[in-house]
Amino acid sequence: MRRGAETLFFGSYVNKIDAKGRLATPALFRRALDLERVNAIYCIPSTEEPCLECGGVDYIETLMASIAELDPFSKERRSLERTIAARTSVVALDKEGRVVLPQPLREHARLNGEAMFAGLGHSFQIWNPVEFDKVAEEEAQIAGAAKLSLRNPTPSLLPPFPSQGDGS
Amino acid sequence: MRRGAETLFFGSYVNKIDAKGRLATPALFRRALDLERVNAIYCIPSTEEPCLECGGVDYIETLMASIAELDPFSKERRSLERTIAARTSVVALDKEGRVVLPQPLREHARLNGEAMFAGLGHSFQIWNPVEFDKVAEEEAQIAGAAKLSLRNPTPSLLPPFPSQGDGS
DNA sequence: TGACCGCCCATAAAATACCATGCTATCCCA
DNA sequence: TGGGATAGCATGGTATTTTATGGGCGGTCA
Repeated sequence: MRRGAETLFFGSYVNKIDAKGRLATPALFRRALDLERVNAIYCIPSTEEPCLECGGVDYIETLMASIAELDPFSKERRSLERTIAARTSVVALDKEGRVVLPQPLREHARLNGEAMFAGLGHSFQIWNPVEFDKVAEEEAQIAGAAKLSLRNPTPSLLPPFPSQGDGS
Repeated sequence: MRRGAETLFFGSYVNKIDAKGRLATPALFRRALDLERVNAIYCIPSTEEPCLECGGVDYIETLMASIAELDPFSKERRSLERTIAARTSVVALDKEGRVVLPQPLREHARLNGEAMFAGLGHSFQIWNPVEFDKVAEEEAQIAGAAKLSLRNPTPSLLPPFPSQGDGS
């Protein structure tokens, strides 16, 4: 079931985490999720950064399908199954589209007062905005170099990196 | 009967084993199990690790079906039947969703005060949390390397993209 | 008789559903 | 064009349910 770009995750948004740990999913992301099928997002703590790799049900299915293609008895496959499936949290949305992230996930992403959703196309990440800004600078440099290798470079691609959309 | 990610086992949970040896199955796992059909989980002691390979009725059915595809008179089939079928325990759930693991299984997984359920997608494992932590570290390293061979690499390997189109 | 098993019920905490509010951006019609 | 109505969204609080965990009691089998 391939889907078009209208269902991808774009943009970045900063929302508050209330006293009960609830966090509103950005409205545009909710539309990109297939909530009819599964009213939840799937979160995996990143192995490399203090953030959460997230997506809808087709994101996790694609991931599991990739693993399923590996040799069923290989060490690699078993390790991937455990580090992906066992570390994945299925987080349900309430009627208002909010999630409550489990404690271990909040710790991994070092979340306190607010959280940032960063769109990645077919998936998205959740960051502590402060941590995100720390890596944003070097990221911009990498991206600046990468754009030279694009097939159709756009004129003023990649402005310096203010995290925006937070509507504060 | 192929089913989607909504019926898979994700995440890991640590629950206590009470004085009577009872152990609560995580609620999310109970939903993934087809308990209407068979009110039990099927447990096989792992041949490689101190843990139990577990799943619902369709897990064991899939396993037996793949054995049945082998040559009925081959040595492989007979030994598989013996090592799988004979070693499998069918453990019923009580009204609150708890199981009482037979003594040999508890010994194999070295369980005492508490047990950890680790989701593996179509099945799950039961570990002593301490033992699991021992293997988790090297596990993550193997998985980190194996990730590179996936058809769709996880997004953390790709740089986050600048925020745009957020309607500002 | 005593260990064990299947059943019942109790409870505290945590997760979830339900309802309410204020703000912003959008639309519509004069 | 401007201003009032409107709809969507982030956010806050309260009520209800679920869940993990504890214990009791009668039957069964060695």
